Amino acid sequence: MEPILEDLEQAEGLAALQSASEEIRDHYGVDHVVYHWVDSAGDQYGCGTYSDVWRDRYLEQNYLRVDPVILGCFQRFHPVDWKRLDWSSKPARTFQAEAIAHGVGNQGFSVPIRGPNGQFALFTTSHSCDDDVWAAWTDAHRRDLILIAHTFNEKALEFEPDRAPEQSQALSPREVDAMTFLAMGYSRAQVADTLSISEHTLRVYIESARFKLGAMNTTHAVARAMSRGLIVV
Amino acid sequence: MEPILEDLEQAEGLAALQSASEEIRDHYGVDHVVYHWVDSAGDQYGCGTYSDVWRDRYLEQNYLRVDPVILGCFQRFHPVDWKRLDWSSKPARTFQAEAIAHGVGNQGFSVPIRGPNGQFALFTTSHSCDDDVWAAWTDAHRRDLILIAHTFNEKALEFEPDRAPEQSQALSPREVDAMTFLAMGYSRAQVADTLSISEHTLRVYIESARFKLGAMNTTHAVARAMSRGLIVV
DNA sequence: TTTCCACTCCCCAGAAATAGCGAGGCGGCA
DNA sequence: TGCCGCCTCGCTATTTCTGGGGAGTGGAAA
Repeated sequence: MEPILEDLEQAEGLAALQSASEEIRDHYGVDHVVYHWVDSAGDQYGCGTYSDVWRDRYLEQNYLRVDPVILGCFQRFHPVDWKRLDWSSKPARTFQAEAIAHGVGNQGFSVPIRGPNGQFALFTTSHSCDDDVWAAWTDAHRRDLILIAHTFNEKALEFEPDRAPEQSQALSPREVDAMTFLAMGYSRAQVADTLSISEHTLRVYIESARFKLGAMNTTHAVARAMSRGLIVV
Repeated sequence: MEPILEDLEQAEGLAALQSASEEIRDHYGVDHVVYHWVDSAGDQYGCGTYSDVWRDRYLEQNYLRVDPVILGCFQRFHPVDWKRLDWSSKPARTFQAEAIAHGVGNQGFSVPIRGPNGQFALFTTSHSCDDDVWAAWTDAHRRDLILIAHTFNEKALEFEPDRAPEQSQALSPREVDAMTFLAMGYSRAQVADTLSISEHTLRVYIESARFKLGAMNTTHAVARAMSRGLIVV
């Protein structure tokens, strides 16, 4: 796997990542290799070997909110085999049927990746084969896939500087306190009481946090603070 | 490195992680190997080969908020050499001097790791040597260190069940819609408009989502929906 | 030294969210 | 068939949040 990873590490530009994903697919002999980025705005960047038809369909139908791979990986740290996800809901099953019809493959293995400011991405390989073959393949290449996922994300962050670091202003300690207690369900009065400050003062923090986070209201500010990893609840 | 990683993968219990860190230190011939977990509430868990004196000092002084390794890695995705961090501030330099006095070593390499719900951890190796030797060493073992960091965190999450995703009642599709748009900063009127329903109806969804999530208000409900991965924002 | 930022406190009016009550139709499941 | 969950709509009153103003401290950086 060495030369494959070297190629990826030396990729320059988004087009190079696209061709790297194709190289990886061919190298490992799987049907598909996909890296994609899930953003707080629902914006997405991705590259990989899925057909254009399927990718457009996915975006158009907003499958982001249905896809068990996304929903499942979002709650995990471990790389996960698609078999271990929850495909039981009805929308999930129709999604699955459609995905397979579009040649995605019946097997899959996804590595969740998280960066600063709540960045979340997925590196996925998928294939059509039976369970034993797939289990053997994932077992053999699990470590490679983690490293490739890591490198993909490194590259994606490198080429998309506006999205990644430093872009979001840090919150002051008091603002973090305020956001944290609000996320825990406290009312403004309760938060002010907990922090032993006046409610007026608290409001200044909330306003300034809202401003820094570019949020339209308190709920929005808390959501952004969470998704950017600025507060932990 | 294979057997080292195998050992780590098969570690059972926190004590095993501790001895794994010592094995890794000896295997790579560095001064220290440390994995630790950083939480908004403070250090929750850590293991490694730093002296007890230094560890206690670190906690007691709350160096978490000073340590350039923590502060720098929190903004990054890439593994980072300590030389590339910002040691310029006065508190950082006194911290550095003290760390070296405690045998931490003048060189270091840290891998940031992120899990679900804003979990953040660091895997660090440190050593005493000159720049060239250290650069050669990190170059040679960078990939190993990423995999070890990954495995350490996997294990730590495994042994900390309170951090594991709790089972929660699913939201209905309309409730998910409502929570999602609220998390995006829409007001109730805007959400109702977007979903083409009356604001009264929307309110019913919000209330029922609040009830299902055991939340005290809308902000709380959105925060819980996010941290449980019920909505993707 | 000045300038900046974080932190603290205050008032007011209008907008928004919440709490409580109610109603009916549709579809799945036992 | 009856129950249950989901979706849809209505009312009133109260509480809470938001958006404008304003002022003063202290510490850290330039």
